[in-house]
This record gives sequence, C-alpha cells and structure tokens, in this order.
Amino acid sequence: MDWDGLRRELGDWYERVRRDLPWRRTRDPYAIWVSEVMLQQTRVKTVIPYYERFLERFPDVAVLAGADLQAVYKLWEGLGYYSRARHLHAAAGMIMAQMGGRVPSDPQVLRRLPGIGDYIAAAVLSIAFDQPFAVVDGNVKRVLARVFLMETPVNHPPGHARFQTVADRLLDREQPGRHNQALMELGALVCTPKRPLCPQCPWTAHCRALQSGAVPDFPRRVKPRRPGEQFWVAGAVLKKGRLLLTRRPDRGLLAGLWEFPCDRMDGAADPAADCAAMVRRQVGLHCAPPQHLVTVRHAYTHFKLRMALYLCPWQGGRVRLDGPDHFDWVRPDQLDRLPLHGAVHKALPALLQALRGQ
DNA sequence: GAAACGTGGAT
DNA sequence: TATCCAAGTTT
Repeated sequence: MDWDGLRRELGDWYERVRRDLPWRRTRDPYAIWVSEVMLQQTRVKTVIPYYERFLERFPDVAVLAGADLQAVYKLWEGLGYYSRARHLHAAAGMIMAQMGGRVPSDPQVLRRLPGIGDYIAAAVLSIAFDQPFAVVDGNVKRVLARVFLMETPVNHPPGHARFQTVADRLLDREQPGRHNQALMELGALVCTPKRPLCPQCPWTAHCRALQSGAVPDFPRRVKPRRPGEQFWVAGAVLKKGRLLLTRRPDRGLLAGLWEFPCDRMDGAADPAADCAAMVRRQVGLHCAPPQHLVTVRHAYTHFKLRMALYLCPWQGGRVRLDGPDHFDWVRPDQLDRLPLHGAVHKALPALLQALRGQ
C-alpha cells in the first residue's frame, strides 16, 4: 500500500476543492471546538447559521462561561442533541476555573471535558494545535470501508477500533489538521453514501471497492431496529391570557427545553380527561374540560411521537411541579423568548390561532 | 456495550 | 409516507 501516495493525492485534491466554511477561516481552538460540537451528527448546511450566531453571541470561552445556560439553550434551539449545549457551557466553566481560560492542548486534559470524546478531541488537537491525531467520523468510516474493502459495519460500535487503526496508519503526521479535514471532505463531497461521484475521486487508482464494482455494497451496516411509537398528551393551561410553560430537567430527552406540561398517555379511552388528569398531576392545577387543538407527529432518533395538544382553561389551584423543574406564565407573544422543542413548535400555530379566535 | 439522544434534507 | 443518515458522546 502506497501510503505516501494516498496522503499526497488526498491533500492535493483537498487544496483544489475544499469548501470555504466559516470554521475553516480560523485557527482559534475555541471556534474549532464549537464547530465540531455543532457538527456532531448534524449537517454542515444546518450548522452554519447556528455557528455564526453562536460565535457572535459567545465569542470566546470567557463569555460562554459567564452566560446563562438558558441563553445557550435558546441559541441551540432547533439544533437538537441539547446536552451538547449543556456540556459546552459546563466545559467552558471548567476551562475558566481550572485551565486559565485557554482550551487545553493536552490530549488527556481535553478529553476529560464534558462533551469531548475521541472524535472532537482528535479534531481540535489536529486542526487547532497541529497534533497528530486521526479523526474517525461517519465520513472517514465510509471512505475507508470502500477504499480498503472493509467488511466491518460502520454503525456497530465494536468495529470502531478497526477504523481507528486504519485511520491512524493513514494519517499525514506533517499536516494532520488538513489531512483529517480532507478525508472528511472526501466523504462529504465525493464518497457519499448514495451515488458517490467516483470519477471525481483522487483515489480511483487505490479504491478496492471501485476496482471490484462493489461501491454500492459498501460500507456495510447492521440493521437498525425499528423505533416504536409513543403517544403524548400536552395541555396548554390558559389563565388570564397567559400560558403555563414548564422546563424539562437538565438531563435526558430535550434537556432544559420548555414546553406545555405533557406526559405519555396510558392507553386513554378519553384523551381529554387524560389531559386534565395529567395537568393535575404534573403542575397541580385544575382546569375546565380540555379542548383538542391539534395532534402533531414528530420523529426522534429512537421513537416516533404523536402528541395531542389541548387547550386547558385554568379553573383553580396554584402550581406545584411534579416532573418539570421550572415553570413560567407567559404571554403568547413572548413564547419566542424560551427555547422550545420541535414538537411544541409544530403545535404552536394551532394554539395561537385558537387564542386569536377567543 | 447497547441504548439514549434531535432535527431536517434527500430519496 | 417511510427510511436513511449526518464532522458522536454519554450512561
């Protein structure tokens, strides 16, 4: 295997075609780090506007560390995987408190920060600090699987180490940052999951999948299991023109985001009554018979959701929380101040229309 | 080590 | 409409 040839051809190709992305215009370790966190399981096109806003609002570690977590969540709204925002904020605090305000360049130290795993550590160390660590992300696995005809499934954790081994051997230790980005760029632009553009690939002379006509069969994947379906009922409690919003705990699904009190339905022959009972249980309020507004569908990674939203006129009681960790009575025109999750955003137009009609 | 963890675009 | 899947990490 001509490793030097591979590295050179990849590097030359990258210099020719590389996209001008915002995080490629800086060597600031903080900015690189933020971009890598946002890019986790998220498309470049989606990330760009979030990245621009984030760097404008939180230009360095000190500003981020001093910000309210809620403000960070608000900026993260709609990007998904909200624990990333919490971890980023927490890590910034640790960097200020323990590391002199500088993103650490020591692999052991960096790797211990929350939200920084093997991939992000390697990316930051190579791109911002020129250290020889090879990244292994979805792009890299796909490219390696094809070029080396690797049978290892790319979506099965036990096989990850095999890809890391190959990536380590392939790494250009002279220009590790450029090399890592080039390999990912190749996966993103040419060696794509579907309909790869092999004629444009710098590695056609080396690719074993191409030579054996097996490109469409690689990479291998294990079959994911079907996500189940959940049914939730949500109640928009209305009192004197204000809506009750609750905040989800800082762990688990949609951590830290705001929503109308909601819960899974337990089979519910009578969803409206179930909603009223849910409101009593979750926030301790009594309401008039709930009126169905809309049912939205939403797909999460591991289950599908159908959420029925009801309008629940307040009748009595003071808020006592069981589940959510905060609440607020919000005027409908101020809902956009809170970070809300996708299902709530889908249901919101129906609610606002109903309120206007009252 | 399997499962949890979001969302939107492409097909 | 259903499925795939994208610059992964945590528990």
